[in-house]
Amino acid sequence: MEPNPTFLNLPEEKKRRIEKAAADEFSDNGYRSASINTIVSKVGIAKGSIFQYFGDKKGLFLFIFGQSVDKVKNYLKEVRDATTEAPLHLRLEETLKAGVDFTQKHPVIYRLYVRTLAEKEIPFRAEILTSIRNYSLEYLRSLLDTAREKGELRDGVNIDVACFVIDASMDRFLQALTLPHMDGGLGIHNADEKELEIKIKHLCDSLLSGVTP
Amino acid sequence: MEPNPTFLNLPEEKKRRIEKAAADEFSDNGYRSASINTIVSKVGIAKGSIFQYFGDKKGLFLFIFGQSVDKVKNYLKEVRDATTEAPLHLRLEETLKAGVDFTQKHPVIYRLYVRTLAEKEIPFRAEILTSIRNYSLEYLRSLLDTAREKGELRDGVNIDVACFVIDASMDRFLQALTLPHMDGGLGIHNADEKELEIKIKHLCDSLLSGVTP
Amino acid sequence: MEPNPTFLNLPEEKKRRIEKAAADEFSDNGYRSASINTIVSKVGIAKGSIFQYFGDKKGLFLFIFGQSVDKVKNYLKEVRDATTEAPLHLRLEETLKAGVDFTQKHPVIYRLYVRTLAEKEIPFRAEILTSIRNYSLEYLRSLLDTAREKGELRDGVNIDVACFVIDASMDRFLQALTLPHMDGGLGIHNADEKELEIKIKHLCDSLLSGVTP
Amino acid sequence: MEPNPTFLNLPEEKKRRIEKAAADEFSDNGYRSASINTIVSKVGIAKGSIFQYFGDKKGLFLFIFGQSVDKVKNYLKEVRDATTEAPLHLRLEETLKAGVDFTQKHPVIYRLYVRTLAEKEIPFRAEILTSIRNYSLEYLRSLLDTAREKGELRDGVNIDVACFVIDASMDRFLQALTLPHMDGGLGIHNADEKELEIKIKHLCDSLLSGVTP
DNA sequence: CATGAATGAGAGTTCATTCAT
DNA sequence: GATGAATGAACTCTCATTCAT
Repeated sequence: MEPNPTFLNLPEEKKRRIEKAAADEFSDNGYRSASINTIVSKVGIAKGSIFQYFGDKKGLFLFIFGQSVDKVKNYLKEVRDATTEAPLHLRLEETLKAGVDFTQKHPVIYRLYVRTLAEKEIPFRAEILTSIRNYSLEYLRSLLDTAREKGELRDGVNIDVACFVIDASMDRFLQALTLPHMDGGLGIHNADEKELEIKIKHLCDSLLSGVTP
Repeated sequence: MEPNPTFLNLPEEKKRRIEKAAADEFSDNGYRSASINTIVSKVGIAKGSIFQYFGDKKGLFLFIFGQSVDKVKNYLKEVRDATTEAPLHLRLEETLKAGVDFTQKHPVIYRLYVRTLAEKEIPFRAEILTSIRNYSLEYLRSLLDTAREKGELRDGVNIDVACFVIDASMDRFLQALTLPHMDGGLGIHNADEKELEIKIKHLCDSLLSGVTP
Repeated sequence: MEPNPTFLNLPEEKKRRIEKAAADEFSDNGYRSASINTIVSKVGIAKGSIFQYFGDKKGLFLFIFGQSVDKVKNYLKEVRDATTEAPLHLRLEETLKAGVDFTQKHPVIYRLYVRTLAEKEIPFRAEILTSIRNYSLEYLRSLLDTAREKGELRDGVNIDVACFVIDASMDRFLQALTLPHMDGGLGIHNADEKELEIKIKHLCDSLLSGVTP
Repeated sequence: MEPNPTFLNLPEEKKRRIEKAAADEFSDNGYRSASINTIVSKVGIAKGSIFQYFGDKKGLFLFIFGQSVDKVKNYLKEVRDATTEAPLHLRLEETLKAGVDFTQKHPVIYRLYVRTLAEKEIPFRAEILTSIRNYSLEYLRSLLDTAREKGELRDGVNIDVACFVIDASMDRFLQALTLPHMDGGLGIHNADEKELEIKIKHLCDSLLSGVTP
């Protein structure tokens, strides 16, 4: 997971160029089809350097992926801590807004995650994904638990299932930002900021209220 | 999209062996990493034959994928037509049951779909996925439209958003069947038939009723 | 050990060119340092073909080496069968002459053997070498056993040790033919046929009579 | 052949660690396959230092090999000088014992020698090996010449040939110590000290007496 | 003087595709 | 129509060597 100190001591700008090129390549092509040739020629360094920094392709991938996960976690943590007093409705909205914000700032990271979902022979794939999903669910569960304590939930709500639904819907919402074909008629892809805010509100409404009388 | 007539005139049994081997390979390895070598050696035919039948790797993939999509569509159509009179709650349950049933009978097809979600250089990937998602949403929308006409929906429900939530949740539910790390605490993966039925009911409850009072 | 039938069905001339180039390369450079690039560019075939024929570098080496061993064994067998009635002295001479003959006709094979002696990571190296040495010793032992039965040996001779000495000396004699620095003052390297015959006679004399009165 | 003075001025302990690591690597892998990376990381010095000390890989090898040859020569010289008065039989035994002793104390050096025998592109390989063999033969020749003067030899003995046989047999005996497959039924490999002493005696008996009446 | 980052040629191997039989 | 041998580009990874610090 940790690159060679050589890499860490590189000038910030060079490090970022390498990280960006690698993240781009992996998120565009998945693990196995990603080409180190492409990465190095984009960055303009020698092929050998990548292997000096990260040992092998697997090491490079784990580093890039780990970095991305850390970025997401920090982002979510900030949101949770900034909204502890707010009602559930608002907290969900803020969470999703933060997700949108993050996905727009780092579209590559989201694609990288989606890629990893779907590829079989990725190193430590199972462990990686389990940890991500668990993190996401625990985050939502802490929101719902707080809401229940505050009496914001209807009696008889199954919190596990509710988390599942919210997680899936938010995940898909974010996918739609990056992948046009996941948009599903909502017009999420290519919506401007104002429109997105409205769509987020609608989604959270629907998640909280359901569809039946 | 259409294979060479030579292929279509092959004995049924041989055709099926080729289709199965190809679907297995693509769903295990994605598009680019799938190996035609592996396919032909599994089937026991000459490598050149594949190229005679399908032109190139892309042609083979499109044929296999198209076949799978057709199977799904037929399955869903049957469910819709068999439950037109039932209440929304039941129709959703039956739809999800049918999805589970299909995924269990044809696990390869589901993996093939998930793979395609995530790979960039798949031929006509965008078109393929858009058509699938649209089909799925239209299917759900026809269910909800009928429900609204029957007065089963709460006033002010945004049907587009509701479809989006239901589609995302059902999709994730089916993913959890095949990929353990998408299970998310619900215990879907490895559940027996009876347990699955209960989970399906809970999910549909949650989707219809929301979480707030 | 067995190459792909594809290789076996090649025109004799092409097969021989491949075998020769590979044997040359291995005997010049050992296993690990031998370059498949060099082999294919010498033969003028595509790199992929070698891997089609032999699977991998290891497979190529085992085939080439096995072929060489077979050639040696056949040669020795002929000599033994052609001299069963002759006295020990003559049989040793004929054996060595045959060895010289073989080494001159196939200098590459001898170098290949010497190479294998000295390299560590050769596939199945231990098994290969044990089998060769055992074959050689058994051959000599059968000669000495026959001689003992015929009363040609001095009482109290330790046959194991005698075989060891003869084997080592003959081995070195043959090495000297190919490697000038093993010549050791005898002038074996670059000797003409007539001179070699005399040297062979001297060596066998010495082996049979020792040096003390 | 001579390293940079910088190396010679290094602390003894560091010098020895470098020499040991290099000798290990060359004797394990031969010349071309030996990795300077491995050497420096074992010793814990910078890669550049090796090139500062020895110029290039070739310089390092020549230095290490030369050192080893010197060690062997010193060893043999001691034996010769310590046994000038003894009969030939004893002197040969002592020589072989010394060889065994040396091989057991410095197994790396012997492997290094065997490696060099077999590799083509070693720098100055021919010159190196010729000098070694010549030294060995001259050593034996001085023993046999002394013996002849003392009347220990049978009339008509060809001293060149005798040296050749003795040299080859002793060489093989020592090889058998390190390489199990050269053992040839004598059980040299893994023999304890006492057994070895007996085997040495038998070998020298055989060398001196031959096999015929 | 020591360092170790950078280099790029070359290693073995895989693979979709072509085409003569 | 079926075959499978041949191809060569692309892959990951290793390595001796250089040189700025």
